[in-house]
Amino acid sequence: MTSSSPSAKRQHVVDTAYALFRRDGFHATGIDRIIAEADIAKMTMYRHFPAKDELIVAVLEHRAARFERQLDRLRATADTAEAKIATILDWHERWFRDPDFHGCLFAHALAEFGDPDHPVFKAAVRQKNGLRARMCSFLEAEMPPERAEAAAAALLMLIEGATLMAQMGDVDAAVDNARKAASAIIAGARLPR
Amino acid sequence: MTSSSPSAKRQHVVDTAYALFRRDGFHATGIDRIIAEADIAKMTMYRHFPAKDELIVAVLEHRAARFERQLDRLRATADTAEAKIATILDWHERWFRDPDFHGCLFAHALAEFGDPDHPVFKAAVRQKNGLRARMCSFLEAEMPPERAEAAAAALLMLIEGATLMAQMGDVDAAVDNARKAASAIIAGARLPR
DNA sequence: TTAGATATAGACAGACCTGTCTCACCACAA
DNA sequence: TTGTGGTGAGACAGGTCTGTCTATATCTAA
Repeated sequence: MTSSSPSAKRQHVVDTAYALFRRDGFHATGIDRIIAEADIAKMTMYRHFPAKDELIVAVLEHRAARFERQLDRLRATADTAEAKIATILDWHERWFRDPDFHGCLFAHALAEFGDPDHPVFKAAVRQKNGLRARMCSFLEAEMPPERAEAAAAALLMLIEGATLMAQMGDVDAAVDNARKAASAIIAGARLPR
Repeated sequence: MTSSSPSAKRQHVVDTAYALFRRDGFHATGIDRIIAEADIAKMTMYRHFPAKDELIVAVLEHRAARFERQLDRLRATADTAEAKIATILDWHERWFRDPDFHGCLFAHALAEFGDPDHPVFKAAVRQKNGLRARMCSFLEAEMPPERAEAAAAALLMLIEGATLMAQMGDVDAAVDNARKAASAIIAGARLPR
């Protein structure tokens, strides 16, 4: 409990590690590289994060929290469910068009840590379920819960697929067709069965 | 040019590497592990694949060819576009339910090799575009090319997202909602604008 | 000023990584 | 018997990996 903030260094490590993980992946980024880039001592890093896995989880949780904050702020700017979903897609389009876009870090984490019991895997799943739950809550205001859940799952899949397609280089097709398909999914969910 | 077949050993290496890559990832699987599991000499491996990257590309291409063969066989068993898409979704459901399912190796390759110029990245993109092109050709029989392309892109995104969701453990939701959303997408593509 | 926490540099261990190289082996031909 | 050419086993080089440890330096608060 000294110093300016309780964990300024810690946050600096998280930010640096995030930039490297995003660019090069988790396994391909060594601890030595992180401490060199962050310009800290190795022991400082190991005091805050006793193992690399814990650093990875911390990075993912920090990014997930940030994402959810942005999402909740966007939600307030639109009123209908369709408009809220549209703002989420707009957000994704801006992300895809960022010159530093490298795909979804959480999806990459799932790819590199395939064991469902691994803390990194679980952290990535938590983020995806957070997004799904948020979309579901939008939709529940305008349709029965069962329909809302199904539509939210479909929209989540669509967004994940669009992120992959954007990473493959086809941003325009990903965005345009994701928007069209999202409309079709929401329209389909409203239809009487 | 001795021995029985021109590349029995080579194929054995590819098969062994595939099993390991699938389970543990590309970077996390070492050459030593592959040659131990395949029970071959290191030089045999390096004669066929001068570098690890080339082995990875060979594995991806072998699996892509196999996938496309299965897809083309399935295509013959259905007549309408919607039925053909349905058989593709059925194929994916069987895949998801395989106890050895670990997600899409091509998506994992994109995650681990983020450089668009990297041969591994390109090999993964080729597979995705192959699937998209096949679905597009089904749809073109029943709608204008522009609509078919958009619908194929949306279906590809949906399938990729469903694969991710299945990897996260939610196979039932992934399959059910992907089928519903696929119907909505195809129906939407048929609608007059 | 002094105590205590926090950060520093960097050596070190032990394992693993990719990729190269040597040498023994073995089948077969002359 | 001797030669030849493909294959095997595995030592080796040089680098990187994670994680530990020591000894020194800096900063804050009492």
